[in-house]
Amino acid sequence: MLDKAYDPKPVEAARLASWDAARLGRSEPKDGKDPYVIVIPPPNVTGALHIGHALNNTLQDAFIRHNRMLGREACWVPGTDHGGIATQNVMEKQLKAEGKAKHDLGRDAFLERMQQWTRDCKATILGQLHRLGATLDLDREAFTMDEARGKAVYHAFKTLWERGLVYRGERLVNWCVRCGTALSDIEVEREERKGALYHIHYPLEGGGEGAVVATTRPITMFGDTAVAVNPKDKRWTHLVGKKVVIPLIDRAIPVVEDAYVDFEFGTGCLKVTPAHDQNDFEIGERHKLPSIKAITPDGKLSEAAGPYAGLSREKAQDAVVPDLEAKGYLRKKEDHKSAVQTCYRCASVIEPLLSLQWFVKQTELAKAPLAALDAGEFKIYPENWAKPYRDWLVNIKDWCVSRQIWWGHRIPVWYKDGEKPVVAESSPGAGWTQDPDVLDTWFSSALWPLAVFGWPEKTKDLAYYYPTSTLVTGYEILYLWVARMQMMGHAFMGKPAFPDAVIHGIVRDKSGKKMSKSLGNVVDPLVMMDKHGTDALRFALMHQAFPGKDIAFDEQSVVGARNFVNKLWNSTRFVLMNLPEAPKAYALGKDGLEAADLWILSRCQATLAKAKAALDVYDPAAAAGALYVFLWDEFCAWYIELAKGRLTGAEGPGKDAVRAVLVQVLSASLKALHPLMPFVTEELHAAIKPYAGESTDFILRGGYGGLTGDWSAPEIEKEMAKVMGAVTAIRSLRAQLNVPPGLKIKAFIDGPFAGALLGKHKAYALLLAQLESLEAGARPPQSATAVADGAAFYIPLAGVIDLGKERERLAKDLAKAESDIEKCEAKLRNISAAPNVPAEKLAEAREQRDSAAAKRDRLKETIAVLS
RNA sequence: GCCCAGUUGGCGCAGUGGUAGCGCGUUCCCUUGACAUGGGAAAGGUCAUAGGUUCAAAUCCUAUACUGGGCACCA
Repeated sequence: MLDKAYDPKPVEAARLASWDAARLGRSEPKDGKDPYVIVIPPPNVTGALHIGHALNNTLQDAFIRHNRMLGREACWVPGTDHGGIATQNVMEKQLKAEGKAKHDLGRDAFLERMQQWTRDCKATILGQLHRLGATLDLDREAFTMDEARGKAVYHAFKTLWERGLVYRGERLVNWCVRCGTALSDIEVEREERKGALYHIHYPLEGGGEGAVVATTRPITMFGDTAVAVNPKDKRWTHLVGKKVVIPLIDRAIPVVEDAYVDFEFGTGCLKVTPAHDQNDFEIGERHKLPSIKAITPDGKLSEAAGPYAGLSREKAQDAVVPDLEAKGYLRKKEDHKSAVQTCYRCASVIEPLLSLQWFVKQTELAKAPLAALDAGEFKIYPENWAKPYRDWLVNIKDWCVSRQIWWGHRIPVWYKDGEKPVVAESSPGAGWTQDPDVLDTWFSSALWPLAVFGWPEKTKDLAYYYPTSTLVTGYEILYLWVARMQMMGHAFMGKPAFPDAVIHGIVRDKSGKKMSKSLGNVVDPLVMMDKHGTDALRFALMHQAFPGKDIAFDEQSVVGARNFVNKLWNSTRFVLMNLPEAPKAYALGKDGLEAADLWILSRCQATLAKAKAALDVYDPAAAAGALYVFLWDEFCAWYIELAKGRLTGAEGPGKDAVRAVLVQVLSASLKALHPLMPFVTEELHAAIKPYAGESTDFILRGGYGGLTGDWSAPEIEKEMAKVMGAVTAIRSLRAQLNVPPGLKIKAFIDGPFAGALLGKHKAYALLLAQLESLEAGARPPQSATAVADGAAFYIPLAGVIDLGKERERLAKDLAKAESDIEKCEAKLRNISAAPNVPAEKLAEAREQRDSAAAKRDRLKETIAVLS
């Protein structure tokens, strides 16, 4: 016998142990069987997983289980990402806490420590995924920086080089002075900040009124190599060709004309700093201006800043502005909002900096993914992300792939004095030194779907599992990762890395704010699992995971899901209580079935189909919702109650028929729910499967099965809707008249549906409405009335009811009925007037109108009798 | 600035052309033998605004407002 309440801990532990022992996640190529493949978005080894990972991985596990149950060879590849800058930052913080810096350790010792950290972190992450019930193929665990992935990275870099798609050049790149490295364009975030626009006078060389430039960053003036004005701007024509002097350092620079300058903005004079601004860089190229670096890679002013050299950007700003003001150069200072670029890893302000970096050409690589998208060979779910994805590929810029950090794949290029650099998968020999920089962590991530299957080797796995099937990730890395995997997939395999990408939302806190450590609103998935169970957490997330939408996470939703799990537990418990102890299979047959049985079978079949269809299109919320409503509201609230009448009766074919329906519906539903809440469904299914005539050891191995036979019965569904409507009407009446729920009462019935309720459905009405008796008859005196679809009920309550109150109640019902009729008639008028409405629509509208009218008439009659 | 989503009862969200639903919350009643992690009942929304299409619009179209996001930006 099951306990009264579900206790997740022991069940989860036992199930995990049995799944592990059976190696349920294991996959191998199988001839003649379709593979279904997901590669995990490898979490960075920066710490433990958060609730967003729980969402991401629950989705994947649901899809994997679903497809495995559909008979595909499901393979879910686990792994972790070395995480480049992000992980190095974590380690630097740790070192700082110990009062050290990475240079104190030196590169080798630092990397050694990183490796140790990585080992610990991987264990934590894999442990959490295991706890979540993730059916990963653990034998395939990969790491973006392990040996096999290293080979793939070097091979890819070399191949791209050989195809002319890799180059080294001095370009203006996004430089994070805190992380001390270049970043690619998409690793930079923009945010609007309040600042000031400074109008600064650059006097004419030799004295006199010169140009007044407007700038948000006065400190870049030390890198100015020109002042530019628009050729059409008459105000400044007199200065063109002359020279002006940069204040404070007295360096003369030319005034040039360039159409880029917007004379509506600021003063119409633009200071040109080619080394620190993309647009200025381009102006510089056009006018062959020199570049002067005013800011060093560590974020300090350079020698070019004269007396300010060595100051940090912030300190320099605080020194330069007052000096300009004191010496009369500052003509004006106005409030100004400007977009500031920040590092996506540390949020510090990005410095555009001219430096020598490695790049991958993108335009060529983007062509195949674009074609695949247009041809429908690659789909994004939900599809509204397809356009941004497309736009990004169309407007793509070259990818800066070198990073000036230590943690990552060393760039596979070797240098030697007097020789050309050599790109190779290993050192060309003695005397050559390898490039000290490492590759962007996303370079190895981009190769993930290939590299996990052994690429560049032509392995059996690669042939069988590539392309993968579905990629599941958040929209924040659509370009950073998804697009690049497609580019690499096409470049090296000639096929998309996956035909489907599922883009899910972010888990936010309950008020919709992003979770962050600083806000203190982060939710730890492990805490949720400990408190409410893993199935509850999974179901709560899946229930709300509408395609592409963010989730406002409230612990209450987990409590709700926990209650649902408990409901399942208890409904199974009830079914088991009504089965003989000695297991015996109950197969579905037509014999002995009543309306309620046919109804629940029809509803069950429809629900299973809906859930399956929803998972097929990556809509777990729709699947979860359909199963939730079916199991709680239809199976538990109505069917089990309806079945009780026969279950308490004598043994016989009728009783066995009910048992068969209970067992089969429950079994099929548990299996349908299994991808979403694997633990409790496995546990409960194991308990009832002997009665369902099933013997497979795990749901995953047995598959869905479903109900045998076709049970669709729309007429029965309509009929049962009337029965339930009648019961609800009586219950409502009882509640309003304060009839104690336990008290059985007599009732009389009238109307077209009375025959059915007095005949085949009588037991249902007696049972669910707590009636002592139900008889045909007109309204007796001193009684209350409940009007349902097709029937009126009269409950004699001699001396108990208040006639005034009863009239009031009925008047309210009548008003509702009148308004219903009005709506129905309006619709009917519309439809009969319209030329192109199908006959069935017309009939349906008539039926609706007639039934509403009948209800009104019955109410009117009753009110007439009462007055 | 361009583009995309969203705007539905107190809160969080479904619903896509035919009389507005769910969860949580609220109110009332109930510990009847699956479950108080439960059962029954009730209150509460003219579906952002203004137009339009249609016999019929929360649902389609157009504008507007607000919110969120993506992209690109004038220093």
